[in-house]
Amino acid sequence: MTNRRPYHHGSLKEALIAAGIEILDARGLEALSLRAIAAHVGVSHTAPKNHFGSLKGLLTAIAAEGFRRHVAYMQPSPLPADAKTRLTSAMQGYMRFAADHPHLFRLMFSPALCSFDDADLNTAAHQSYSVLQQVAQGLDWDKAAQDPTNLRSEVMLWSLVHGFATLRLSGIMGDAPFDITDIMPEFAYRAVTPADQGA
Amino acid sequence: MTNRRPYHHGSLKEALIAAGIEILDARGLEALSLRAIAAHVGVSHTAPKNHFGSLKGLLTAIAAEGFRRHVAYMQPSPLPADAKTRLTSAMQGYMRFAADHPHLFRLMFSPALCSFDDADLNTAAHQSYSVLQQVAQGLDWDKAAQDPTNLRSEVMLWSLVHGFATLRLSGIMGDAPFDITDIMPEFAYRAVTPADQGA
DNA sequence: CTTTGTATATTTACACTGGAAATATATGTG
DNA sequence: CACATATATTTCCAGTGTAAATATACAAAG
Repeated sequence: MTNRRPYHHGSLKEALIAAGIEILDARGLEALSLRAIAAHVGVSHTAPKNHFGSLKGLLTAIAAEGFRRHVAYMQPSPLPADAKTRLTSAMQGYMRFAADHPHLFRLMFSPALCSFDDADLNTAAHQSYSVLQQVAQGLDWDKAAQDPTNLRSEVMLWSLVHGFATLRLSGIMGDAPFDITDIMPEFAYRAVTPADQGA
Repeated sequence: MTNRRPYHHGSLKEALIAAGIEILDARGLEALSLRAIAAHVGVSHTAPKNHFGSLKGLLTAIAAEGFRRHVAYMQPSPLPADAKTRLTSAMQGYMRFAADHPHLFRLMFSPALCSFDDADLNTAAHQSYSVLQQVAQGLDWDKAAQDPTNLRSEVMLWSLVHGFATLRLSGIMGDAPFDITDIMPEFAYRAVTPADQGA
């Protein structure tokens, strides 16, 4: 029937990751225990060890999958033509992911729960980073113009949107209906090259 | 001898908070267990319940003390005269606190560990917020000029510096020697009123 | 000084967590 | 079938936070 079910359970690895994300979205980060994930799949709580080594390994794999979905949020399927729309789309997608999957988002940036030394997580996180990097290349504001690598621009955008998302999720800012574009000053768009603005 | 030692231990409340911060700075957030804090003071692990109700209550009190120290980092004792220096001092102080007390900083913004419903924590966090609010009043960039409350400016500055600090601590950005001023564009200073620039 | 009330701290027990080790089971290969 | 290996379970352990009952020390009143 199924194309491949290599061993006892079948594909426990993917099932555990999916179960982890389901628990995160349904019951939050506090409910995400090794035993809860295993029980959700229907295996013993020591079964994940064969595939992930430890709880941290499993959480790292879940975070990596989170970053892959995060990229999809930032890059709409029909990629906007002009640089300005690509920028706002990426930033708003960043916020929308955090709003839709707050606990997964928190896990993805919790070094105590998942290790960024892992190659899979590292590349997945870097792909999310590179989206902002590409978006930043359409910009050219003050100091960044002096930096050929344009590194400060992407770090600035990343810090701005990540800080905003984190503060919003922490509850420290209340629940005012702010939009990320409200704190994106005009300079962010000002120097978009004319070639990218048209189409 | 001592001016007041009301009961058995003396001032267990303050001692527990101090012990928590010491453990955070010395052994990290993972080592900050209720039993570890109590053992550090020399009491049983159920003693804190009388003063804080639960572990979350104790962590909330520790976070509140963290915010009070955070404010001190952002406001140098001789307050700079000009608005530009006040801005850079506050932002750099924000980063310096995060670098000096990374685990305490993480605790302060972890809604899973401490509750912002607590009045003490809420006021302490708000004081940290109001420092940026006061600093932002010296600025007047593009969109903010249209908003009399000047709310977007402070949220923007807060998001920028908090995102930068959080990403740096998460390890996802590596350990490049970036300074917060590297991602603070000229616009942040540009519209400082001439009256504040002099002295 | 004694009695009483109350705030503080300890003891004990419990449900839960992640991990280690030994065992059992199923798959793949000869 | 026999054998090796990957997978999963069972069992046990140290550790966690919390609740309830108990013990202790302080404060105030007689």
